[in-house]
Amino acid sequence: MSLSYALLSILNILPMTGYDLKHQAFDQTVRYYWPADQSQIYRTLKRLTEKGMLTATVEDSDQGPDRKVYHVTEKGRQALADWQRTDQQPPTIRDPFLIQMSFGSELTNDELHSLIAHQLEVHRAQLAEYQAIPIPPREAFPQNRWLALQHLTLDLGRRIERAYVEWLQMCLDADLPAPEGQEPRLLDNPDN
Amino acid sequence: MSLSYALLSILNILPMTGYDLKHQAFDQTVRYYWPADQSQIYRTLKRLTEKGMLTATVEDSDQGPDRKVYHVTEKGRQALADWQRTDQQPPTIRDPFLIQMSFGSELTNDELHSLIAHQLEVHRAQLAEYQAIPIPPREAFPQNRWLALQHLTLDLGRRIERAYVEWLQMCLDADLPAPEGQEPRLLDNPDN
DNA sequence: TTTGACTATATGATATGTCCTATAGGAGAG
DNA sequence: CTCTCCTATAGGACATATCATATAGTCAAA
Repeated sequence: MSLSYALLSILNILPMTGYDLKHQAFDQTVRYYWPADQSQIYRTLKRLTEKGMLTATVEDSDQGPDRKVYHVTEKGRQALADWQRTDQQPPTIRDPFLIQMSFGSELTNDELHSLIAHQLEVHRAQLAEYQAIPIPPREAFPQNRWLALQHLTLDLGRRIERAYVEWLQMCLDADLPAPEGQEPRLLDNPDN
Repeated sequence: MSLSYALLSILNILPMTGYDLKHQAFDQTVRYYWPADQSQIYRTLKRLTEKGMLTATVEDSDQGPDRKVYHVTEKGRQALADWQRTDQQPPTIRDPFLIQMSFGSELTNDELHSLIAHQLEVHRAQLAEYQAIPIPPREAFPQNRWLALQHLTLDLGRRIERAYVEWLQMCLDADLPAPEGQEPRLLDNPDN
């Protein structure tokens, strides 16, 4: 669902090919909030075309194979406009590291430490990546609504990653009871 | 993958049925970092049994139908132990609201405001839910390693939701340039 | 001139996740 | 005695996402 509207959103600004969508849009910015595989993009474009949301025009390129440029139809524009005004569900969180943390009481402190340190590295790198995204400062184009929204969107990414980094640092510093403590119990085990 | 190890992790602490896994473990706590559907749990239990990671013992219940209790085998325990020590990828973020924000420059301020207000409501509710999870205070069992890890895990959830709430509040207050500003452009459009 | 890199589209296979429905025992309400 | 709720397991259908591979044109380097 959402991938379709991400594609419609981009193509509504600028008609382009599946290849461009992948390399210019998704790989550069969109992946931070909605990653998508090449094959998934092509298949979704096909489906949206069949549904009458998009039309494709084949243009021959001076360098490389023909380019199939997708344009949003009036029907697609209407469907997009409706979706853009519809409240969305919050994101589903699926973090395998939290399974490890939550059930990691049998690991040694060193083992836990190592897992946490790795996550810290990864999330620091992610934060650094967000900081490095080459987006013009708002002051450069103070009247650009689109740019303002890009900055806001990017700022959430940074806040989330900062939250991870701060939490992971706290976890590293936390001194846990020794592994040979009490028997682990499920939070909701009636015996608890 | 991760769902399998979540199941093994839980069953390694306490053997139980698919029903219990769903209602006692996933619905209560695990869903915050790895939600799972009932049918997915049952199918994964079946697959893990076929792989020799689990064994099932059917016990007749005094009230209700028979209970199929799953136990982790030695092979399963070993596979779990390996996974528990393996570094994990950071979570994939897929937030449809950020598609709306990122490409929402054609919406009116009122329309954007309404979308943001809804997200704020939802994330505030989520934060409140985290605050309300009935987990005994660490001080009550200061030697319980498992409990300490539960608190750490829960704390990340709270931090993330707080980051969302603070960001959304900032978005509400942000004064954006009017919709009739400059033409929207893709960040990585060469013409930019 | 072959090889590799980049542009460009497409499909098969598989994994994962969601929604819905079927089946069935036991308990309590009406 | 039927209806509903809770416990309990299971599978069909579908949607979504990932991984791998095939095809093909253009260009530059070896």
